[in-house]
Amino acid sequence: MIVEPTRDRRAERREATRAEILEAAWELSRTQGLAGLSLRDVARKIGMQPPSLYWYFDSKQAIYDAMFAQGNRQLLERLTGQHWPGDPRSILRLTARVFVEFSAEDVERYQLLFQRTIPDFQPSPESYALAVQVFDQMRARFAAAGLGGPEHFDMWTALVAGLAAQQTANDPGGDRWLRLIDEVVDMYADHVLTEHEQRGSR
Amino acid sequence: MIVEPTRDRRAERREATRAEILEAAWELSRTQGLAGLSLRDVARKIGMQPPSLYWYFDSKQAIYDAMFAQGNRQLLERLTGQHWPGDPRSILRLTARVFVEFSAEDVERYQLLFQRTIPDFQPSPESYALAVQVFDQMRARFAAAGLGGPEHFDMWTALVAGLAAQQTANDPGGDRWLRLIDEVVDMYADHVLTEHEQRGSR
DNA sequence: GTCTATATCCAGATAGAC
DNA sequence: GTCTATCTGGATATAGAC
Repeated sequence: MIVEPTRDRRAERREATRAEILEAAWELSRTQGLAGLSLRDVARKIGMQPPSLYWYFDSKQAIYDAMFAQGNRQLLERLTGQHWPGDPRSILRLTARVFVEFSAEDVERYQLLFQRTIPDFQPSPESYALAVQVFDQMRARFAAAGLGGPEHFDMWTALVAGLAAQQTANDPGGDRWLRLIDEVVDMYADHVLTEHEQRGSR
Repeated sequence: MIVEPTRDRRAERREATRAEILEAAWELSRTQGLAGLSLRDVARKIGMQPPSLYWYFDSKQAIYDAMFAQGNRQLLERLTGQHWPGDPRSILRLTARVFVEFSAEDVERYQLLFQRTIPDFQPSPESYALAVQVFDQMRARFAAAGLGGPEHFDMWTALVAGLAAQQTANDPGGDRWLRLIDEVVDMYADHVLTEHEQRGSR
């Protein structure tokens, strides 16, 4: 009688090697830049000859695509893994903190996910779907804070993107803009969360 | 008697050709990306053979550097050419508008000037000095609005950078974030410009 | 699965004639 | 000033042996 194997050891090993390739690709990207990544270097780093990579990935674009998917999955886990508070202000604070810290942790990952830094790169539909999930999560948190309205959400993304951009570009490894998260969020909350409209001098 | 020439026609012509090369480089960057720019294409576009470019620029990096300087000079002119209003809120509004519109006009210029998108590129000291001038102008406008404090300025740059980043990345050619400039600036002004501290529910 | 060998192409840059 | 010819080195990718 033929017994169905419960585990496919071959597939597991293949996945493990794929992961190894991606890890090497990330590390090299951090030193030579995302666009400067070369398959030669990736192969050498893990003790392979360059053509062998093609058994695991169809092309260089496919590697970028897998990295893109991986990054989005990481952020998604980060978002869903939080213990989300109940009050609006705390929700906004935490959302901003998760996003900006995630961006600051890894500049190359940030660039791959959120900036158009690689010529020709376009995520596959499957990977793009993950990016959409991330976006939807952000919007869901926003809605959970009792907020709505596309313009207010656009404002919100601009604030968070600005903090992340400045932190990654001008103080990588530091906390010069990370420190400002709560103040920016509170400013935004004061502006948009209160039912009674602002009565400034405008 | 030897007469000193008042104009150096040769130098003028050389400058004109240099400008032509830069213009071609900008145009090609817009179609194939900044990092994907090739000297072959630049040369062909202006009816030259690639090696001839080296009579005008020492290297490809030198071309990027000249583009970087040019972009900063353009922004500098834009900033100094404004009729600056007197009241703080209007100053902030105009500063933000100039910067974000300038960024949105030309995504590649924005990337070259404000994002680290080209591997290895580092501006020469002379070009970098122009970038510093731009920064100083921004800070001077900020000070002219009666504002100071490094943290408030960092917040300010994050707001402006965020609007520019979202506009260029997610709605190039449109005005989805341009429309939000005044509201964001007013929010910021409400937060930071009033002498009496905010008393929110934080 | 991993290798060697190779195809193909493109890049930036230099030498030197005219 | 601009050219042709060329150097040197890099890249991604494929063919096919083992």
